[in-house]
This record gives sequence, C-alpha cells and structure tokens, in this order.
Amino acid sequence: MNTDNTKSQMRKGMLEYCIMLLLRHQPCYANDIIQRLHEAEMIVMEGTLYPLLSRLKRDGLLGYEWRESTQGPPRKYYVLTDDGQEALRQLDASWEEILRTVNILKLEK
Amino acid sequence: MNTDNTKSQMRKGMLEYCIMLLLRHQPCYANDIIQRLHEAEMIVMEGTLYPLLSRLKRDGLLGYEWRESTQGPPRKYYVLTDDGQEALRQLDASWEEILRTVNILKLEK
DNA sequence: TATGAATACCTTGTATCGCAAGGTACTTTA
DNA sequence: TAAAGTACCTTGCGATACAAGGTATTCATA
Repeated sequence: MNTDNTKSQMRKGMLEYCIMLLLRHQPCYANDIIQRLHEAEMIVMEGTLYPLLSRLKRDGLLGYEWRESTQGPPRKYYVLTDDGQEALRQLDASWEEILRTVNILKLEK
Repeated sequence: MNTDNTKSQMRKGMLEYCIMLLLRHQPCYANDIIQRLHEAEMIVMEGTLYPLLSRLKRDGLLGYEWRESTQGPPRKYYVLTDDGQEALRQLDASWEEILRTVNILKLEK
C-alpha cells in the first residue's frame, strides 16, 4: 500500500480549510503559509499552494496586496474576504461533521 | 462557492479510512456500508463505493466472501486482511496528524 | 410460466485536486 | 556583470468522488 498517497488523498480539501484558518487573523504570503503549516505538521508543496491560492482568489474568498520586502522581490499577501469568512464558517461545519463521523466509527463495537 | 464540492473534496481519502474502520470488527457488503456510514452522517454513492472496494481488494487490504441472502441475490461480504489491519494503523496515525494540525491552527492567535 | 420490481454488483466519463518538475522575473551580492 | 537567492506561476500526471447507466439474480404476482 502506498501510505504517502493515502495521506496525500486524506489531505485533499483539508488543505483549503487549513489555509483559510491560517489567514483568519493575519495576511500571509506563500512562504509564510508553507512555514506555518510546516510548524503545524503539515507539508505543502509550492506547486500545490499557488494554484490553490489563485483559485480561492478567483472564487472571491481571498484577496491580496503587494508588499515590499526588505530583502528580495515584493510579496503577495493574501487576506480572507468577507465571503471567505463565510466560507470558512461552512468549512468549520464540514470539519465538525467529519470529526463526528470518524468518532462514531472509532467508538463502534 | 460550491459547498458541496468542498465537502466532497474534504472527504477524499477520508472515505477509505472510514470504510476500513467500519470493517474492523465485522464483515459488510456494500449496502451495509452505505447504511452504516449514513448513520454516522456520511453519504456515499454506489459509484464511489464499488470502485473503492475493488481497489482495496486489489491492493490486498480487503478480502471478501459470497454469502447467500434470505431475499435477493448473493452478497459480497468484505473483510479486513492482515495487511488491511496494518494499513488501518497507518491511517489512524495520518488521521491523528491531521487532527493535530487543525487543532493547532484553530487555537492560533 | 412469464413478467416486472427489487436487489446487488459493476463500468464509464467528467471534474477536481495534490504534486513533481520546470519556468519567469526581480533583487542582492560577490 | 554574473551568480545566487527569493518569489511567483504553469504544465502534465496520477488519483479520486460522483453521476449516470448497465448487467445479473431473485422474488412476487398475474
């Protein structure tokens, strides 16, 4: 069995939730997100993150602003929009539902 | 935003885990699984379940045996193999990891 | 006996997503 | 001025959930 693949599949969709949780309180640019997720024990690849951010932007859940860096090129800082806040609430509900399901199944028999 | 799609995405991979949890203690056939998952507040489509069961069988994580039904055609009862038990332990670990990540992110700031 | 409904299994086609690999552009440093 | 570092993005691939549609067996009933 390919455990890595299963873990990868398990995280599908979860990533979106985790990133929006991250952006709840402060704007971040890509490397911030990668690092903070890493600290939370979740590995994200650039090739995963950038398309995801673009999609959330396109869907109106995220906005961004350019900020100069003290070192290197400018950075895109993403923020949650109002629609994003609302979507996050729905994701919270979905997460609770999954949590409930797994707990029910784990406790059975 | 398409909430249904997000929920669907969130469940990718989770389904595999949930089904193996279900089969831990007793053999089930497809409709059993659909019904028991429904009771645990998770909806699964036939078109999702059958290919998934076939794949887990092909990977050696599940086995099955035919059993007569008192009513209707015979049923394929799936069971966890030893490899399946081992894989389930790894999935438990992956699940704990995701749980930890989400909790960390939810508690931040 | 024949036929229709119910049950159970499976396949195909589509959309979406994570990921590896590769690419572009700007900034700093040697 | 060239090389290294930083930041952003795209392409191609494999995997998966789902809707829709299909096959086969059993049972009830006309």
